[in-house]
Amino acid sequence: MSATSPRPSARDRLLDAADELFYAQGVHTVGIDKVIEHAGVAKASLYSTFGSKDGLVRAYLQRRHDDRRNRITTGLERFDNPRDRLLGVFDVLAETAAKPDFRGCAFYNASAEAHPSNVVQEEADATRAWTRQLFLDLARDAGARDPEALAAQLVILYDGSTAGARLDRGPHAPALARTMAAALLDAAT
Amino acid sequence: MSATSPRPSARDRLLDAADELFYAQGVHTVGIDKVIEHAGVAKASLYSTFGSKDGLVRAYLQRRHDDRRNRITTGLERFDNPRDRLLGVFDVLAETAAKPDFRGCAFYNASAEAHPSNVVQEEADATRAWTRQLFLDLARDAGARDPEALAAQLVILYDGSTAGARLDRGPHAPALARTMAAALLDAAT
DNA sequence: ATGACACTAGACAGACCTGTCTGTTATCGT
DNA sequence: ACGATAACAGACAGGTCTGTCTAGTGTCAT
Repeated sequence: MSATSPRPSARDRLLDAADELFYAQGVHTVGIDKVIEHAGVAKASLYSTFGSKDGLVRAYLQRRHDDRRNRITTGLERFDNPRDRLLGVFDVLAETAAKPDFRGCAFYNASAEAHPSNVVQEEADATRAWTRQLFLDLARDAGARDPEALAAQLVILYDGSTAGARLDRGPHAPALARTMAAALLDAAT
Repeated sequence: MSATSPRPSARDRLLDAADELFYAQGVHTVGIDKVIEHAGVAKASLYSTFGSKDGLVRAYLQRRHDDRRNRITTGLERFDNPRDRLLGVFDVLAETAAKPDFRGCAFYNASAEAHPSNVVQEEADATRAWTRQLFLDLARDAGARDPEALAAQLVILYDGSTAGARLDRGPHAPALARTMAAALLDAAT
C-alpha cells in the first residue's frame, strides 16, 4: 500500500479540527488547547503555521467558504435547465440542513460571537457577496425581467430558511423557501 | 421633586447594563466584571439576585422578549385594518433595524455563541413560538385561506430580513420583506 | 436604638485563555 | 552523512473568567 494516507500535514489536521470544533461549538468558546489536542498537533505548529488564533479562524472561514461554494456549484450540475438550477440552491440547502450536525451559517455564527473582529466581518461579507452574485446570475439565466430585484428577494428566502433550519432544527424551512422561490420566479419571468 | 428617580435598584441597573453590553458585544464575550462595573453594583449583589451568570443571561433574554413583544403589539395599534396590521410587523422591524445599535436577533446571537446552554435554547424557542403565533393570528384576521401556511412563509421572511439587516447593516431587507409579504398576502386571500 | 435588609468594596481561589519558549525527534534532499 | 525542515511535548508567563467570601455602610420599620 503506497497511496494510503501518509498522514495529513499538521496544517491539514489543524484545519480539520478547527472546522469541526469551531463550527460545532463556536470560535470563541473553543480554545487553542482543544484544537491542538483534537488535531494531535503541537502548539508551536499552530503558531508557526497560522500566526495566531485569529489567523486560524480566518483560515477556517475561508475553507468554509470554499466548501460551500463547491457544494453548491457541484450540487447544481445535476440540473439541466435554468429554472431547476436556481431552485436547486434551496435543494442543496435543504440537504445540508438535514444533516444532524448542521448549526446554521458559520459566518453569521462567528460574527454573532462578536469581538468586533474585522477578520470575521470580512469573510462574512465575501461569502455574502458571492451568494448575491450567484442568485443574480441564476436569475438572469432563468430570464427574470428584473434579475437584481429577484436576487434580492431570493437572498432573503435563503437567509430566512437558513436561520429557520438552525433554530427549528430541521430542513422544513429550506423546503418551504424552495416553493416560495418557485412562485417568485414564475411571477418574475 | 418627589417622583424623580430615587435611583433604580441594583437589580434594575444590572439588567440595564446586561441588556446594553450583552446585546452589543455578546453574552459570552462580556464578563461579569464588565457588567457590574457598568451597572455600578457590587459583585455580591449580582450573585444574590441572579445566582449565576446564566441566571443573568436568562433574565436578559426574558426582558428582551418582553420588550420585543411590547414594541410589536404597541407598534401595531396604529393600524386599523388586518392587512396593514400584518404588514406592520415588518414596518416595526424596519424601524428597529434602522437604529445604529441594531445587531440582529438577540436570541439567535446568544444561541450562536454556543455553550450548548439550554437556558438560551429555551428562551429562543419561547420567542419563536410567540412570533409564529403572532403571524398565525394576523393571517387569520386578514382572512387568509390557509393561515398556517401563510404564517410559516411570513416567518421565513421575518427571519431572513432580520439576518439581512444585521449582516448588511441597514433596514433594506425588512422593507423588501414587507413588499414580499404584501404579495403573499394578496395571493392568499 | 435595634435588628433586618439591601447594598458596597474588594480580596481570593481555581480554572482557563493566548502566546512564547526550550528542547527533542523524524524525515528528506543533497 | 549531514543540514534543513517539520513536527513533537510541554513548561511557563500574564491575563481574564466565574464564583465565594469577608467586612463594612446606609436605611427603615418597629
